[in-house]
Amino acid sequence: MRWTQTLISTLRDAPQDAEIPSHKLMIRASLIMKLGGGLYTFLPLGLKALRKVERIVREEMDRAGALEVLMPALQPREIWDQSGRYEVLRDGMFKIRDRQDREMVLGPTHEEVITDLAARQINSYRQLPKTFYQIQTKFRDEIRPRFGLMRAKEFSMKDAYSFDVSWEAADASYQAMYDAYVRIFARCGLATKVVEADTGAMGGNFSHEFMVLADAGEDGLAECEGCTYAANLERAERATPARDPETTPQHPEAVVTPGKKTIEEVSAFLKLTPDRLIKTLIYLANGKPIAVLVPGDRDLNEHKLARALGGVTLQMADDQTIAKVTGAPVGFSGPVGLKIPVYADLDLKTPRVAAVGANVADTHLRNVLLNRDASVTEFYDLVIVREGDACPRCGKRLREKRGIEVGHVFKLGTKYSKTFDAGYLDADGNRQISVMGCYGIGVTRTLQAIIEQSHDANGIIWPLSVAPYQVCLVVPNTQHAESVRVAEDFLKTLEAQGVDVLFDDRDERPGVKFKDADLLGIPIRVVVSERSLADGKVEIKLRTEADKKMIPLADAVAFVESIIRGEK
RNA sequence: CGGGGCGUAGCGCAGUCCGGUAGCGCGCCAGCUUUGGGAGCUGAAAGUCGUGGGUUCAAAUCCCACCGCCCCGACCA
Repeated sequence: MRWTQTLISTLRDAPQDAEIPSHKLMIRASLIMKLGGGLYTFLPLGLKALRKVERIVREEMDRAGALEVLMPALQPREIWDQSGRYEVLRDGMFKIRDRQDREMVLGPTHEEVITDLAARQINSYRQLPKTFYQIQTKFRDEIRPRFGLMRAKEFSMKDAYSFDVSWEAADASYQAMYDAYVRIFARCGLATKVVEADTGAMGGNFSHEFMVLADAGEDGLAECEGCTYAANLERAERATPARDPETTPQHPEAVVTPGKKTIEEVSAFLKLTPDRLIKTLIYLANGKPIAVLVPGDRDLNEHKLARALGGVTLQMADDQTIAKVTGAPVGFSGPVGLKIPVYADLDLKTPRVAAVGANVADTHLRNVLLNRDASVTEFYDLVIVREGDACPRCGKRLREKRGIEVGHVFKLGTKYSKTFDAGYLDADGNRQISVMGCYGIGVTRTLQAIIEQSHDANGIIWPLSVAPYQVCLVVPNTQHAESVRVAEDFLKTLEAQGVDVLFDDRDERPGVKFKDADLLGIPIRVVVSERSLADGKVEIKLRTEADKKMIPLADAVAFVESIIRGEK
């Protein structure tokens, strides 16, 4: 391809609305263009790279035995009512009506549709196991789209769904997808970290996320310095901290703390460090008030709380509810004398002298011992894990990192197969329910994650496998006819070999061309110039390396091909 | 939805406080020179100053409302 025939308009400056490196580079390198918040057009260069990621995904899905299908993005509301997720996802979905006033949604995911497919198409255990996948545009009404393709309203996703005769069999399907994911991301040149994850609104009981470690990542994760434990912060657990039990002969003493509501305010006022306070939060669990206690210097992890209480729906209590159950305004809640269930973090199980809200306006209690002065319904690990906490597996230190979630594999179980009656007849003629798994890869997000993980001050550094072009052919001076002639020859030969070549045939100064080549990040740069031709050579430079090699004209094509085959 | 910021030519920005002929750099177009790391000169094109209303002799600038975009938070598969 000739530069002058395709459409590549590079930008010297990044638009003001791009924040992170990958986003800026995608715009500057002319890969994508914004239409509106969370909506992007793929320009020719960006689309070429996207197609390469898709091809890798397809090849590995096919290799893993998954079957490609294509389901409608436009779906009737009814199947979402049937699964009950119309209510669960609600505002997260784009909803539209057709001219008959029938309600439709633009699919944010396809569990409902695929399970309906399986229910109709699969009748016998002989047809199982089956894994289906598709690469398709998803729509989600994101509260806050951001960072270009990282969180968009419309994006490309590879979703796969497995159906098995049993839980044991489902494990094998899960593992096959897990292994395929490892290969896919490796082939994309991505270093990923697999973490245990929360299943959220998807349901199911077990899942792993594939994370690309990056400061710009939206997810926090914890990894152990000593063992392989790693988990999304939404799920990460910690070993109960060891500490000596405390006691005091003193009894709870009311202290007037006018207007001191937050931990910081109370801590400063009482001259106690935050860990000497106990934070009392009032929640509604499935609509019923409960109190949750965590050390004053820690934050509650709502996901863990919801799971500990058997998957309840949590909601922070409103001011009226708090006043009703504690007898005091917000900011002065405490566990002493509460008549509602009280759940406390494990760290609080070991008695310690602390200050708490008094359930009286402008008043706190100090010298409180939880085990003596209050009653706790149950202790669980409830706080958000942070750097330095102890690993739940081996007790060593946990480290905090940030990551971009590019893939997620779930063991779903029978949640959807039950509601859609996706089952089969077993060998004995008995009706059984299929066990499902579901597996997603954010394809457009993966593309951007590659750039986020592989760039430098000059631009993108594409891995060969996903680079829009493998070779960038540069003629520094297009006035030099011989250079152009040799380059044209080169272009023809390489393209005939199936190599993706971008020939920079613009009448630009050399500096412009080199800067652009670096910005675009094409892995192999071949320069044909009057200078190199004088020695009968061309110059070959890899984007990943600083040095260039001078290769005799006659060997150049073979040299490039050997690089592409991974031999150089 | 809460907090903050921004909206002026394709991109980056100045001008807004203090009302008075809409500017700069890059890019784009034409010509000449130049040709190994974002060239020089000359000339040209390009702007409903986010939208609507108001105040005023006069509004990019002051007032009101709305829209869009970005960041933080809440939320999230």
